[in-house]
Amino acid sequence: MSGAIHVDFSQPCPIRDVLDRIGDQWSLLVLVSLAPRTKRFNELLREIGDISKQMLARTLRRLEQDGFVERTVYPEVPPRVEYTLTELGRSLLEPIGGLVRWADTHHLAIAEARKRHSG
Amino acid sequence: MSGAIHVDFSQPCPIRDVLDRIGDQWSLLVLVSLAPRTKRFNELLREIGDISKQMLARTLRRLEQDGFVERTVYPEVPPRVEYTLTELGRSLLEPIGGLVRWADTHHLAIAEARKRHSG
DNA sequence: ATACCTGGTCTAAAAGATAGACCTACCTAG
DNA sequence: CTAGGTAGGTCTATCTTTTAGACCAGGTAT
Repeated sequence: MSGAIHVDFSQPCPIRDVLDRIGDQWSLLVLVSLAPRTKRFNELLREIGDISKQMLARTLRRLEQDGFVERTVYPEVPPRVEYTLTELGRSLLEPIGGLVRWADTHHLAIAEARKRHSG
Repeated sequence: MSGAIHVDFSQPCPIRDVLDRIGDQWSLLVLVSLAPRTKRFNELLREIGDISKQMLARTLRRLEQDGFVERTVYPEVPPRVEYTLTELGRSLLEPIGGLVRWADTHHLAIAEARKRHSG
């Protein structure tokens, strides 16, 4: 299952392309945050906590453009806007889940490595 | 399986912590680049292509501190420095592999979503 | 002597992120 | 009528991060 990852960086590389999009400070966090259910802008803002409005807006717009998230506006007063994962977005949750499980399993080892280096 | 990812962002969160480290512009790329074999500084620089020396140095230093990568200096002239994945680093390749496979499978869908949005 | 090699570091300037004020649009309390 | 609140943003001024590119050691090849 073979750990043989092999990526040719020199070509116009789909993996580079995808990683550049989701591998930023916030995208994965927003995706994970939307995993359990549809949420509203300020709800995401509060839940993630240390993201700025602007970055959340920008991140959501890009996720929408890339087809990960769907944005629905309800013309009510006060306005309501809901963000939901698309099928594509949900499909990404599986590999992300692997990453999350890995993080959960190994964060102690990382903490120790850091301690070794700072001590 | 079940895509039930559930992360509590309000706590000192190991997933947040780990994602903040590997979820930057370059770390995953360096890790993937080191997957097939040990490499030297300038080799990584050339292979990744659009990373600056400084960012590569900084990324490698952080990956080393977190225990993903081992740095070996050979006191030759000209100097030689080799970077290898540790066991921890190699263990991370598995979930990353899931991500890479996902990217390979779905990059067309993303390209189409982008086209829909720009058109 | 001169130019060149590696694996970096340093600095100045460009790019990106943040906080916080502000905006639309309507509703309610006084 | 005025003041204040709510939701979802945008705008701007400031701060941080990233970049390009010069520079360094200390040897080797020309």
